[in-house]
Amino acid sequence: MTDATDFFFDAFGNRNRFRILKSLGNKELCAGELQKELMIEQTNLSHDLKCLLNCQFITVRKSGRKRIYKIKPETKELVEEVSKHIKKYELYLKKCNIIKEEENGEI
Amino acid sequence: MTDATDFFFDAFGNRNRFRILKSLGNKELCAGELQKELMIEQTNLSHDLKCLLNCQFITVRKSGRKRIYKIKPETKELVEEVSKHIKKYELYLKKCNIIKEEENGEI
DNA sequence: TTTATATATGAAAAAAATTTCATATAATAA
DNA sequence: TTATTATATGAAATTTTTTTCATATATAAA
Repeated sequence: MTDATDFFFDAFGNRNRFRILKSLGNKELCAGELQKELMIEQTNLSHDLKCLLNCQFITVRKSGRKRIYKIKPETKELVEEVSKHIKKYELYLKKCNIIKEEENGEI
Repeated sequence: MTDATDFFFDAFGNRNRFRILKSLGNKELCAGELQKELMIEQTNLSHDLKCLLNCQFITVRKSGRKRIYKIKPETKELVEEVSKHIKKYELYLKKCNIIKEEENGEI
């Protein structure tokens, strides 16, 4: 059973794609700029951007040989809500020792 | 690099856990009731609940041999925001043919 | 019209998440 | 006590997602 919820989380619920959305919150950026800013490998970034585009979180336009990405206003709002929540609950979230417990150092 | 964002999405960004949070939006429920309502297999549900608990999205209390789960008000708000967004963009999201393209029937 | 730059694509490899399964525990009832 | 119900745990199997890699395309510059 696949519904919109799955697509939403597939696109949205990922660290790098969320970072991309946050970066695009302030300003339009082309792929190369995102790459430098976020230190994501070129092909990964390209895959992530495609995913975000397909789920309509962002839009693109061409300019010379660059492709300039822009976040949609609705996406921006949602990203801000979620960011606020994460910030507020940071300490609790970091205490989660179920998932990624080794990395979190709490066995 | 693991930060609060990862923990947030690990717990929140999953279909079944999101369904659990939605069910708990209306009323407190024990594990058995959630199981019936959502048709999630017992051990899976238990793992999911543990994950949600650890990331502080929900709370539990004991009552006899049952464990009654309750969503936190802040989580509820966020779930509502996200639900609204998913509903609004449902058609776009369903058109996403990058992820899960076979299941979506659009090759 | 070749070369360089910016970005995209697709398949295979690797990593991570989810599911399954066998079993454990805790509380109540018989 | 022993049995039963409700739920949790941990490890192995499976599935899904992410990353890597090799290559393609499109635009502009030389």
